[in-house]
Amino acid sequence: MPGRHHWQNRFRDNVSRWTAPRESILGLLRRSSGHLSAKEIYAALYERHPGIGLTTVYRTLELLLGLGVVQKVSSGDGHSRYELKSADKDDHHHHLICTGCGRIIDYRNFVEEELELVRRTEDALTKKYGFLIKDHNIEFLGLCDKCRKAK
Amino acid sequence: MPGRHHWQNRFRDNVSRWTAPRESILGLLRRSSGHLSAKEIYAALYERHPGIGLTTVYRTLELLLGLGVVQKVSSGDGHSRYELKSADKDDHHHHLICTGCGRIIDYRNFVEEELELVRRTEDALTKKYGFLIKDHNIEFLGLCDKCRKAK
DNA sequence: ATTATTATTGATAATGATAACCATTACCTA
DNA sequence: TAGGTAATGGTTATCATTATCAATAATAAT
Repeated sequence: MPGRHHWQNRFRDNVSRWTAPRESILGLLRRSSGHLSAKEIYAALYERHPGIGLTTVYRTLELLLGLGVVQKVSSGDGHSRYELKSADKDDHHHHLICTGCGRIIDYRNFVEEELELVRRTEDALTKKYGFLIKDHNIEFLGLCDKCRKAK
Repeated sequence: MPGRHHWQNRFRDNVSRWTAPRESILGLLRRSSGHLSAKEIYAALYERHPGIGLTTVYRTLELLLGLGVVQKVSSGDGHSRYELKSADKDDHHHHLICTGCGRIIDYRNFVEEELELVRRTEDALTKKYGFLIKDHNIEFLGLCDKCRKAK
């Protein structure tokens, strides 16, 4: 598991400085299980790092997105959520989004077949459209247990 | 291909009235190839149906979303796009999104394998989480031809 | 047909997420 | 250690989407 130094270097190599706010934002992302909104991150950090600015949170997330360190998920309501994108293949997963309450669940099934499908699709798409594919998302939309019963 | 009457009835059956603005919004969605934002719809309709309100566009899209007639796609920038969700299996497709310029391309490859994978995944997810799955999205993110060269 | 009922409309204002600005501060390099 | 410059954070601006509400129009009742 990569530690501080790993990130520190990864930042330095990309015309970016290693700063306290960035470390704490990254730290929070690493120790939480994901799907955090900018405001949630801001609120969580405010305790241990008071004086941090919401602007910085947005900027840092944007930066991390550009570095490919973080992934953006939009649950359909008007705000984006962010999670660390693990380099670890075993951690590859997708999302199950409840359109009732906005809850997001990770699932990790069928990864092998999925990767095979994705690989082949990427290949075809690259040839056909000249697209350079960086990433893919698969998400399932529906109603979670609670929202189904609430209806 | 279902015509006006089809939609008219579908609306009536769902506690909704069949109105001119709704007809024109649906009409526009039917004759355009998709991926329209609310503002684009508003602008396009303004000519042939002046006096229509942006609010009505949003409301109608929300209604159509609820009826399952329309699908929402978020291209990552801050605004949603809508497209008619065809009942026709052959029209099933997914999106190729350029993170450089926001362009969205449809693709329709590998539909069979994909549907098989999706079917099995849905099954497992329903059993495991009690989720009622309504829909799925697959999207590929990357750089289109132009944006790749522009770098 | 005419009227009564009630959903729908559209203008405007409000909200809420995200981005732009800019003076101040803190990282890094020489 | 000092200087150059990227990063910060407070604030304001922007832009998409919602809420409000009086006016209107679609359907139901007579």
